[in-house]
Amino acid sequence: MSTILDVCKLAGVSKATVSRVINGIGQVKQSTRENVFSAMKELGYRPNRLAQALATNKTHTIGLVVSDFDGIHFGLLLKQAAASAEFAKKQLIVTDGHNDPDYEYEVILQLEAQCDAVVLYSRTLTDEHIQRLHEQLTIPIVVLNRNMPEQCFHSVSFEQEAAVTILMDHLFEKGHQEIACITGHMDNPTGKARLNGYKNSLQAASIDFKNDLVKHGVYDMKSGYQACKELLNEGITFTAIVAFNDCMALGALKALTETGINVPEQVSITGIDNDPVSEFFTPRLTTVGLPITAMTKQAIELAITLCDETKPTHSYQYKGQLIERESVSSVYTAKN
Amino acid sequence: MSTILDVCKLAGVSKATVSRVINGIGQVKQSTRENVFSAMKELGYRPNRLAQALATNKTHTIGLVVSDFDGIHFGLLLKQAAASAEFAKKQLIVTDGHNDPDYEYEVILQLEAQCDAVVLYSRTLTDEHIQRLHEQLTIPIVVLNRNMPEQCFHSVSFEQEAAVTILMDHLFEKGHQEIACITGHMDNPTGKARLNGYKNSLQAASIDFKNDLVKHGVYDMKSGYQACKELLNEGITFTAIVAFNDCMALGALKALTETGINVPEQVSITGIDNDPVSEFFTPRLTTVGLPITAMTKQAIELAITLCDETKPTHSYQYKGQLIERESVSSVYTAKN
DNA sequence: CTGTTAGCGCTTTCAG
DNA sequence: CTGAAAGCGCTAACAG
Repeated sequence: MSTILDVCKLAGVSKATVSRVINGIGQVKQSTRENVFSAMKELGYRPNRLAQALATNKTHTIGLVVSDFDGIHFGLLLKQAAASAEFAKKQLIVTDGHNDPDYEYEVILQLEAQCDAVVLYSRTLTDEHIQRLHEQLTIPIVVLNRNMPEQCFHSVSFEQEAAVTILMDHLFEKGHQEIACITGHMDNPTGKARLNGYKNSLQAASIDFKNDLVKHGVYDMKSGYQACKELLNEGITFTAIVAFNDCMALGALKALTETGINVPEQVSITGIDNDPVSEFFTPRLTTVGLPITAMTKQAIELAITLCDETKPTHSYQYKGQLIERESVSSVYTAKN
Repeated sequence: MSTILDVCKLAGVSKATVSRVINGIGQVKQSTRENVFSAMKELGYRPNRLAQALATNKTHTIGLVVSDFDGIHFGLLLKQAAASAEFAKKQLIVTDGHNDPDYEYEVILQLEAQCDAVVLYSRTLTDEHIQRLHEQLTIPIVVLNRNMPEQCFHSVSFEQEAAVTILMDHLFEKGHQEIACITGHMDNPTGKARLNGYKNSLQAASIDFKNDLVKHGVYDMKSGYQACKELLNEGITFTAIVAFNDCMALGALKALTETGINVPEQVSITGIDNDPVSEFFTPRLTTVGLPITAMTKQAIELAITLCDETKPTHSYQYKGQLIERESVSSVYTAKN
């Protein structure tokens, strides 16, 4: 790899001049500019970005930190993040926190010299962690999918509780009263918020909460399948299932179908996410769309903006939309 | 952000000494080491990785370049790449080539100073491109999912043609003769190799190739659905469908089911990939597993090894395995 | 319009 | 065991 000095020698000019033509700034005589260009070309010269970054304190890189690479939305998130970054000609450095808050905290601090901004999709860091990071870091940070209590961060989040409420209201409208619930992990704000949505909806409808009706899954099809099997085996009656994501809803669908129970005639099912595959199952799944792609785009673009200018902190809130398909029917028509 | 100089002042030592304790090399008196440590801690000092990289010419990062972020395997690939890199305490820089060979070529060259090795998952670069890169680059490169003609590169690939052959043989065994084919993109080696698999299998079985039986999809469910619709609308007879991936097979399944055609009683369907969802459709899809995760792991680990030592080039070849489920039945039992 | 001179933050001989 | 000094490749005043 040739360096700027090689170009200097070949073109017979100083480093400053070469630097000027590389960056297209300052005044350079047309003829010498051409000289330099042809020298660069002849050598296959390419400026060393590391050196540029060190000298300018600008890396043109965005850091993306997630708690864990197994997260359910990781694929789409990463895809959109990579696309948005690329579009703005920024590089992307991707890191995970091994699901360990302390490790994750360290990782973020490490990123400081290597990025112009960080997007954080964390499910292990506490609010205080994030607060401390915010104070300690000299680069801006955007928190994705997390409702921060105080609006002192840039954040992009989803109304988790409302997503379930939308589903419950839809089910109530169709006359359902006995609604089973398949949750996701309960050790993080998302799971808790969604369960609150379930409980509060029941309360608002004056229906008693029954512990037997709620089973815990881990957001994959298998756990949805198993949760539903349990429900069935325990002989609990229910006319509908609210699953905390599409995968588990689809797993439950499989369990029901296997058992000879018709969906939606005998049991209605709903999910959350609007996973692309949900449309291809039979019956097509009714769900609440979670715009993870749009949210990620927003977060990365915000981070990119913050690289160059400071903006007052703002919290972008996304709300889910009901996508009605064929996995829910009215209890009244279903009864017979 | 404090620098090494701040630590020097606070601890009352020179840069060299601080550097020694940072890296744990050379001889440092226990007491001064402790001094330095506490100074670092007090300042919240963290070495600047960029500066370290510039000074040592070691970046501890792996570059991953894909042609396009929309690739069908991109999600899993990225996930595994990120995980493997993280495991080895390497950073990952992810970039795409906008599906443009020239751009992609440039991007890879840019990465040279920022990475210790590059993994390339390209569908636009020609073999000569890769050859030129290989000569031009001072860092090692691992080519993923690409059979290179000469074994002069490190590569990890999948036997594309064999995957289809396995499926065809399975179908022949079950008595199928009229086998429709839903391909993927035909502008790259993968699509071409798979189609060759289809054609060669037919030839080996002395069955004429009929152009009407092959429809082109783009690897997503929708295109599989449409391709199957076309087949149906054109009134072509077939007893089985070989789709070039699971998504399209599942789309075709949907089209068939909608039309009131039973799978596998009337038509058998097979895919490629062993997508996790394939198991949750009814009937569960028979497919050939494509170990993209294992392949990615292999590629990244190889790249990481190459950061520190040179190895003779080797080509790792992965072969698909038939995963028999319920979407294929024998024509003989199906006839009635 | 161009060159000189300091750095950016860290590593690494080489003396002592 | 420790420090001085040179250097990684590039940028950025400041002179001229």
